[in-house]
Amino acid sequence: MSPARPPGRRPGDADVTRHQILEAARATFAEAGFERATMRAIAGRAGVDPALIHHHFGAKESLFAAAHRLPDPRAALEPILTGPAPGMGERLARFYLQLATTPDSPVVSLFRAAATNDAAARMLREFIEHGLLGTAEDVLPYDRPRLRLALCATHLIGVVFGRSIVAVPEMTEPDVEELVALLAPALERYLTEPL
Amino acid sequence: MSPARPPGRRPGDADVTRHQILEAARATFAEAGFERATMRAIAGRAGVDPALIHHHFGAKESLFAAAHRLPDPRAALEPILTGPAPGMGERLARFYLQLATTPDSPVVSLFRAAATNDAAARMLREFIEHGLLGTAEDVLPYDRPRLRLALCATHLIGVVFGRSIVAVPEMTEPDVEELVALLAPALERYLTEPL
DNA sequence: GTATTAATTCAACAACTGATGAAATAGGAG
DNA sequence: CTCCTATTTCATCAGTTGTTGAATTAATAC
Repeated sequence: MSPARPPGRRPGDADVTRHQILEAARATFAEAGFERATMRAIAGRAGVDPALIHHHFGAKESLFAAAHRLPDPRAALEPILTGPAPGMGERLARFYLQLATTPDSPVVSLFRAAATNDAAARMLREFIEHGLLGTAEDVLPYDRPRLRLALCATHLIGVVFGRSIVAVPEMTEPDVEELVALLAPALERYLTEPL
Repeated sequence: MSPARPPGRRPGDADVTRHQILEAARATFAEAGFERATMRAIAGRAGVDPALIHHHFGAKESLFAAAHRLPDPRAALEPILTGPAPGMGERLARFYLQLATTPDSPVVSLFRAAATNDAAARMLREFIEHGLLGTAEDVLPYDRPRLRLALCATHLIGVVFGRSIVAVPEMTEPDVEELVALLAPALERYLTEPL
């Protein structure tokens, strides 16, 4: 079946292997969720022994955390929320949907895992609270900025849930730009108009 | 530990036991999701041997299906969508949030399970497509009724995801009526205004 | 009252899971 | 060249999981 590599350190760069493991982990977690993504499946996909994953990343939860270390969204979010109010909803929807509708998106992976794994839910909560809502608090020039962005975020999360996880046809058929056009007005009202 | 009941049929009504099993299954699935809700945990909660569950309901997936046989939402949804346009968003939000924010809500349970289990995702998709969007198609007197309600549904799904699964403070702190007030305008525009 | 059927537990299996410790090999420092 | 360290596989463990077949008891039909 598998080529049955010999034991012992491989020639060449070692960082390549770590990278392959993380990529295999992301893909497998995204497809299967936390519990059904087995260490053996990830190892097989990376062409590596399961014990090696444990050696590099520790327990399964640490691997998940390492594979989902998302970048701070501040840099991307700031121009969206400080730019002109007309178009703000559109910019936000496009940014998020492009990020979340790529195949094996780590965003979808996080949603899947957060649904059943407490550690993943905690990760996602921290990311939303600090990464997203914290940025809104700092740069969005309207009252109750955290609540405003939270309303947008839940809406967008639901759309991606319906599109990528439940696969409701009304959400899978339109392409990203059509969805952006449908969602933008509601998001923009949440962000800029009186609540 | 457990009282260690004797083997053999118990005296009294037998339907009570089936009911207890279904209730324990719903609660356990809601808390833990499909994979982490073990047959043994459900059985323990129902005060019953795991083999009895299998005897009554067959495999784990059939148990899940039996425990989540949702009622047809048509009766509840029709007055919401045929009533006066002012207040439609409010009625929809209130109906759904009351249903989905009760402890051990089967709605949340379905979301959790759908995130990692294909059969559950299929169940949820069928429920949305036929139960929800089918009703909208029949009774909502505006163009593209399925898409309109789908946009509302994804928004509400996201809110419940943020509130009951991820536990974002901005969504857990307000009570149901405060959330209704925040969401109603956006929902009503989706339902009744030009898209 | 007897025979059949349904409900229930017990014991156990086979498969799979995450994890560990030891052995083998390569890279790098002196 | 030699020694130490980092990387990698192997073999395996201990625990858990869904599921099954046999045994035991109550309800029900005749």
